[in-house]
Amino acid sequence: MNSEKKNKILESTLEIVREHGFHGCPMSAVAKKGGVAVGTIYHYFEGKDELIHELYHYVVDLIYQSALEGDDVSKSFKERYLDLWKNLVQLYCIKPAILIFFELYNNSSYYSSEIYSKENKFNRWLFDFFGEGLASGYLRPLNKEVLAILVLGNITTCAKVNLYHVNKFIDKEIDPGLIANIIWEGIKSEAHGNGKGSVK
Amino acid sequence: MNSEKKNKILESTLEIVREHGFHGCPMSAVAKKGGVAVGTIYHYFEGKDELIHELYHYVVDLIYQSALEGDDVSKSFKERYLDLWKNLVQLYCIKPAILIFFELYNNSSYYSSEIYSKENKFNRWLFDFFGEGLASGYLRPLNKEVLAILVLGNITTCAKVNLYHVNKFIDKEIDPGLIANIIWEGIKSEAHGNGKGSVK
Amino acid sequence: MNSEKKNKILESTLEIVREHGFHGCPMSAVAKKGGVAVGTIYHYFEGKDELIHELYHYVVDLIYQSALEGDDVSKSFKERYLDLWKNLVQLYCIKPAILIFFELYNNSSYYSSEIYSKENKFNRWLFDFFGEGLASGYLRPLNKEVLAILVLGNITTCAKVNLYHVNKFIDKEIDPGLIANIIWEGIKSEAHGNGKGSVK
Amino acid sequence: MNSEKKNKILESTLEIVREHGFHGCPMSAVAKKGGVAVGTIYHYFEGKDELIHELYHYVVDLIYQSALEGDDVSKSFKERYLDLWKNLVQLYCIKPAILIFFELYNNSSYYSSEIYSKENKFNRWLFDFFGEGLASGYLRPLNKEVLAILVLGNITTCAKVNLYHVNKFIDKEIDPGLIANIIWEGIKSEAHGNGKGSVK
DNA sequence: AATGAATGAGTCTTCATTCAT
DNA sequence: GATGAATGAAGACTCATTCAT
Repeated sequence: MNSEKKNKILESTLEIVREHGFHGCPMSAVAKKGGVAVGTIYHYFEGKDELIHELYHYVVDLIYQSALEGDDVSKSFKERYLDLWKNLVQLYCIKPAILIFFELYNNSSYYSSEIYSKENKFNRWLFDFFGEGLASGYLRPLNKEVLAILVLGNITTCAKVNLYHVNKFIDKEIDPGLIANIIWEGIKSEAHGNGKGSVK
Repeated sequence: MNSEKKNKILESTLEIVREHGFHGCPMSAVAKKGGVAVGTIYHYFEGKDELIHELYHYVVDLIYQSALEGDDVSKSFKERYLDLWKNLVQLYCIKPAILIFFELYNNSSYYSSEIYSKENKFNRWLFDFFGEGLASGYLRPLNKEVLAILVLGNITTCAKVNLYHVNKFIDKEIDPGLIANIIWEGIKSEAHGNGKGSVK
Repeated sequence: MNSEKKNKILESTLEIVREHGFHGCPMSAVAKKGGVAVGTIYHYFEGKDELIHELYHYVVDLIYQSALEGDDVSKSFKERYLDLWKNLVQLYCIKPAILIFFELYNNSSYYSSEIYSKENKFNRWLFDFFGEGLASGYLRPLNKEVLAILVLGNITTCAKVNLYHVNKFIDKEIDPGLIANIIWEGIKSEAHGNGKGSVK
Repeated sequence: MNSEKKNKILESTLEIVREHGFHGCPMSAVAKKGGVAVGTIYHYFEGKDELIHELYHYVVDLIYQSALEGDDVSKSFKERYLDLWKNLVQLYCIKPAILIFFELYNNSSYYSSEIYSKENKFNRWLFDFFGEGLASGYLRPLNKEVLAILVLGNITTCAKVNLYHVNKFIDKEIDPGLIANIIWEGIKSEAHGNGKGSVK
């Protein structure tokens, strides 16, 4: 169903958008990079709008897979939280196109009536994850959306600095683990004390 | 120097970019909204690239002014921090075009070899502000860039959620002050803390 | 020889041309409406040009059949003339695509060096018909082409008005029989006339 | 208001449509023939649709002017009628593009909600002209629309034959005056007898 | 015979930029 | 300084045609 060519088109678009933004991403360039003819794109997508829109869901899936696969439910909640943090920062750093695409998409006219927080797989998963943390008392009784803002916002920002100041994290001047921990301290429940959360 | 017309052109551009992104911001539209002729824009700016570039510094200035004017050096550092937080979130919410412009600019081909963190007035001011906090012991001994990531990243994210979920903050479901405080707890020095929420 | 599919292709083309003109009649649409694959069309026709060209002769045949079947040689010449008039106007009204196709075809680049008046079955038949009328003295000694101009031109125009002003003929405000008769008065020989409306 | 360039664009379009139909009339060709840049067309017309639509009214005006200028109200009605006939056939023969454009326009999707008979200057004038003929008793009491069908239909057809069989009228094999007269005999009132209408 | 994915030349349209007034 | 008509390169999209299956 998702043919070889369709995926190549999506990946090409993602890469070009990352390099040049939506303006600077002509269909001709997508075709060239994807190794297909321009007309072929129109077999798989109704037009540029649909292409971008499908790319959004394609990218959400990548994030979802990354979060899901890196999650070990046998670990403590804090460990799971730090794994999530690590996985996403890593994903964003390996494939910065994802990060950039999201920002552009959200601020573009492509993003319109789409429901932001609930309408995608990853957000659903993330809310469930927070739900568990809240239910089991590992997290402060904060609104899930607040939690999402704090965590995702910081993951995003962290990855961005890493991208713009390429060597900083590698030089260990800035420790991403530190930042993750700071947020953890802010959102963890005091009830569980020192944060070395007992294994669930 | 900054004539009436030049400002109108900049404001028009900002507004159109906010509504339609860089694609969707033709010079003709800028001219129309600004009440000038297309040719006039080329009297004030060499071309679209320069217009966008000058707009960047114009917007940075707005943020700088907002931070400077809202800052009362006679207050405690925590209060100055919370004021900064409040002022910027407020500015972003009143003039969301600023927020959107930055994200688009950073990910576009307009932003290229520009030096990100040091090259603008506001960043210089912010680093000085953090410098004071560090020197006086109100802040943990963190890298200034880490502090900037934490604070600006959260301010940005907080404002964005406010924009996309218009009524949430109004409903007080999500309290921006709460978020600001969490970050404060993370970055404040324990020496001045009240003991609650100590960071491990 | 004229397979089921070939006919479906021709009829689909006719209908689409009628609705959208030659531009607006892509092979893909023909295929879809005809319930065949695009490639199939190229089994029956060398290309679009040939398809259109064959459609022309297909349509001429429809007119020819209509004229032939409605003709009763035992009737008087005037009656045969009025039957022809009635049959063609009726055909054009039932299947307006024929009328539209002809006009578009004649003015398009598809119609080029094709010989207009002699090169099709119907014209041959019509000239024979006029020949009889002339030989038997029922018609004025006019050039057959002049006769064709008068008769076909009026039939066409009459049908068109009927199509564009849908309810007029139904309301009997405009009587097609009246128009046919006027032309008849103009072309009939006085020798057979009843005296009324004699031509000077 | 109707700039030099706008007229050149309209004339170029008319000529190309005549030669190749609506398909086969790309904007690039219009620009080339008109001696303007493609973009210039879009200064004067919103798009191809508007260009074609304005061309329709441009052409109607040509016909209207021709009819109006050739009309001498001091002549007898029959003479005025024959003048109209002559003028229009002549116009169509000198500028066949007009004739072809109308047929294509009426059968195209460009012609849509436009009201056919009443909505243009020429038709209004023609109805007034017939109105005079009816009021003064020179014409049979026929519906004005019927009169228009007869007269315009025959003028059109007559001009078309002349175009497709270029040398016929010149050779006088077919006499356009003859055809005009035949229609006149059909529509004139018998009350005025021999048709040598008394001078008004 | 029949299919429909793939192609790419050709269309319409936009828009940054220029320049005569 | 200011204007906006004019330009034409570049972009989105269409569609006749081919060809492997």
